Amino acid sequence: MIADKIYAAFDEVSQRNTRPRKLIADRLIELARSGADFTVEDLWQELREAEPRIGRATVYRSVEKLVNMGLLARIEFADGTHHYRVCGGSEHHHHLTCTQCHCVVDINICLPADQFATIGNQADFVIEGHSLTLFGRCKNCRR
Amino acid sequence: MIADKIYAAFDEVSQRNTRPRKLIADRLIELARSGADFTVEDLWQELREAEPRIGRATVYRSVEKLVNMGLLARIEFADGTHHYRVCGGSEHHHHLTCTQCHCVVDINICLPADQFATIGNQADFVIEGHSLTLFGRCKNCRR
DNA sequence: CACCATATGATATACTGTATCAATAATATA
DNA sequence: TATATTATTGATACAGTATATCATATGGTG
Repeated sequence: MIADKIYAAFDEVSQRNTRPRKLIADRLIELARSGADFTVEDLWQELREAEPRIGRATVYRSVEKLVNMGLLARIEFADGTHHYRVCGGSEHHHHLTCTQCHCVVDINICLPADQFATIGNQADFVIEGHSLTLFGRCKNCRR
Repeated sequence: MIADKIYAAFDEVSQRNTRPRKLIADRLIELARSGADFTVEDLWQELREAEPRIGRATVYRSVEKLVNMGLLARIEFADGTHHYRVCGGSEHHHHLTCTQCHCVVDINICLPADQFATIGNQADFVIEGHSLTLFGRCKNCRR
């Protein structure tokens, strides 16, 4: 369950179970269900409706932590903006984004693991990760 | 020759052959030779040494145009910063970046074309492009 | 050389994210 | 339950990157 993972992630990176974090976790659980993507600013605005006193920095801090833990994926759009999406529950995948409406679809292609190893050897790098994003136009946006 | 491509690109997107553009083109040709990557701010500072009056906006405008024309590649680092690199002369490739020193290496792996087609059909997207970046630590940065 | 529109450069502004730090509130302890 | 401790918060300031505005400069044309 994604909800448990989110709560567990907060437990792991922090000592105290605070109200702002509960609000953030709960909102992220909703977002995980709907599969929607969001910007940190979006998330902050939504949270303020429930709790006007919640701080921007708090939201940024939490998102950063969850990205580092692999629960949220940062998705770069072709125009440089970036959105987030709850992805920690699913297995390894990448994203296809619409350059027009910014919708996001999960895709299940990736390079075979041995290719990463080969490249790592050739370049004398230790490969730590990768990002693959396809972009195009979705059904609705091509009229 | 990359130099011709850069001049041609400026010709195509503009009507006038101005001094700032000549400076930018010439600097980019040098950068293409050395294979170095750069930020727009880097580029601006370098250009100011030759021509202190050159404007920041001009440099940004030119870089944006060349990115759109595919002559410059925008490289996103894991930490969110981004650099540019003259890549229009080479064939299709991607990048491997060091998370520590921010050096960049070209890599020649990619997904097979039919995979893109399949994904496009499945999701009902017209795929327009993709970005693949590996990140890791280079030889020097792992001690 | 004079005209005119493109392109420029100075500046202001927007946007995104981080740093600082006093105040708050979650936990531990008595 | 009251109190102490300190992680966490929120307000604010700040930094960095990029874009918008617009008067001015300048390349190209006749």
